[in-house]
Amino acid sequence: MGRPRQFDPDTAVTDAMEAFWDLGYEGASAAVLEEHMGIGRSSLYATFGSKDELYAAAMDRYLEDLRKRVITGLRADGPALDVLQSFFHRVTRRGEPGGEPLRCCMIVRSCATGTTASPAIARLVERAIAELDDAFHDLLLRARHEGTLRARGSLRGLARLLTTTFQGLNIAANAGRSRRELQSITRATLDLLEA
Amino acid sequence: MGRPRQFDPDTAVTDAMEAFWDLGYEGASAAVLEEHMGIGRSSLYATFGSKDELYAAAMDRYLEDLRKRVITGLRADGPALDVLQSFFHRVTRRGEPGGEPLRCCMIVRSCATGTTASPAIARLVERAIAELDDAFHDLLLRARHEGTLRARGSLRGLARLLTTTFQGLNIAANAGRSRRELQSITRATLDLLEA
DNA sequence: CAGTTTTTGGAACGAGCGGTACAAAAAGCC
DNA sequence: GGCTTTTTGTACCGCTCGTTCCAAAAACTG
Repeated sequence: MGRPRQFDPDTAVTDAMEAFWDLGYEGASAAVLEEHMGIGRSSLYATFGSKDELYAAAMDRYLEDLRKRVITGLRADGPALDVLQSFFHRVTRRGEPGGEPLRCCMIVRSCATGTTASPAIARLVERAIAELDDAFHDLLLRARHEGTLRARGSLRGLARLLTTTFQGLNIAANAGRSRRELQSITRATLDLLEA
Repeated sequence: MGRPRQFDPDTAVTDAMEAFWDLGYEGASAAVLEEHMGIGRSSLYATFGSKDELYAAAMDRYLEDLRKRVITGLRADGPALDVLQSFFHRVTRRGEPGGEPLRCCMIVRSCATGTTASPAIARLVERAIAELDDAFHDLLLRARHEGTLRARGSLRGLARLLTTTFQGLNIAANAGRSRRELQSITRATLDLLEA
């Protein structure tokens, strides 16, 4: 009963995510969020409570999308290491004209700025990282079954290394590395993995 | 002539660096910087011009220190891969009681938050990264001469991968990974590199 | 249509931000 | 020891921050 909302909270969260992703937690001020979400301040606070809670919701959305993107990317058909190569290759192409924009992964940014000091965010991030580990681990298992993987030592450790490389690549791209350098990094990664 | 400064600008920059390192660019407010540097606001602005310029000076100091730490770390005596192992191992021990505190590398934080949008900072960071690449490259050359390295493909690419892993490890540590996980990552790295 | 309930826009809040103005204090100069 | 030059402490500037308040508007309920 009463007046119904004039906007869709779900798309509002998506819009907020875009703002936080582009501008970071501090950069996305209340005024900026109003603008991006297309709603007034009252609606914002009435619906989401506080900036922190909105950020948590936006982060949750981001991680959900990331999960989908990564999992579908790594479950693609074909030889496992080819799949991995094209997955990393896609990352190195961010920022090219007409492609995905180059912006820092929200996980990386959150860890770097210590937003993870908040227990709620820390929990979300830790879970997402564990799932990244799992996705890489599945792919490594595939590669091992194919016999294309030089696997010595723990596959789980290797999977964690790939997660680390994935996030490191993100930093590298945002550090102004050229496409050539970025691709030399993914090339080196695959050279090491091949049997 | 005139009244001499009551403080040493050099140590003041170091103090500022500590503040920026701990709290980030935005977190280190003028009041905080006053406190950490032990000087008043007038002195701060008269000496350093603006917060941006002070940040640039602090970053420069940070990178100089980092350079020294990394280069002396990677030039240590002994088998090259052992040196690399203990270098990474040291990173994974940050945050242990009584040791180095766990705080995000200023390069990583700067890239993640886009402080590198400022050309002055970007230049500093790019140069520092190139020097990290070189330091790893030197170590890889050593390993190759020893015959302990499984080197296929470009050594420069491999060196860049190590820089990337170094920064990725930093993210991983700040993401709340356990010491066990962190060490499994360095273990995996060395397993891949060994001939 | 009257009454209740909820949302909405906009003004306003106190606090903190980076930066400046200014006068008092301190040291060098002759 | 006066005079100049520089630094220092403090108060203050305009602005933006996240958040709250409140009255008007809108839609559901009987």
